[in-house]
Amino acid sequence: MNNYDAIYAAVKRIPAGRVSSYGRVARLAGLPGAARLVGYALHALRDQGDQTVPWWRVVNHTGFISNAYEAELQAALLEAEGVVVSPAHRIDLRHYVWEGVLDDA
DNA sequence: CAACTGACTGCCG
DNA sequence: CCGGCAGCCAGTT
Repeated sequence: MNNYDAIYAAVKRIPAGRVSSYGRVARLAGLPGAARLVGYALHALRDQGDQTVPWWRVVNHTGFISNAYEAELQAALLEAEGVVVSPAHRIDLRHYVWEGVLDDA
């Protein structure tokens, strides 16, 4: 089990219609402070063509889509799940952020 | 092996 | 929230 797997596992826990931040995912994955690594891991998914990880539910801590490659696609996928994305690719975290397992119940 | 870079974040103002 | 600065991990040069 390397760090990437832990990150992917954490991302898979994010419920549809919700979002989480890189830092939060890193923490859930047991890698506090490795926010950049999360972005790096998700970037790798692109090349690997892995469709099992909901990477589009991950945005930065301000609710902005920092995806440098498929920002438009990410915004579209989120809206498809019911998440409101502003024209500037921004999301209201107060309403959509997934705090963790406690947030499910 | 050192330096650079990137889908980031917290602290200060 | 915006801008600047340092810390963070892994892969490249």
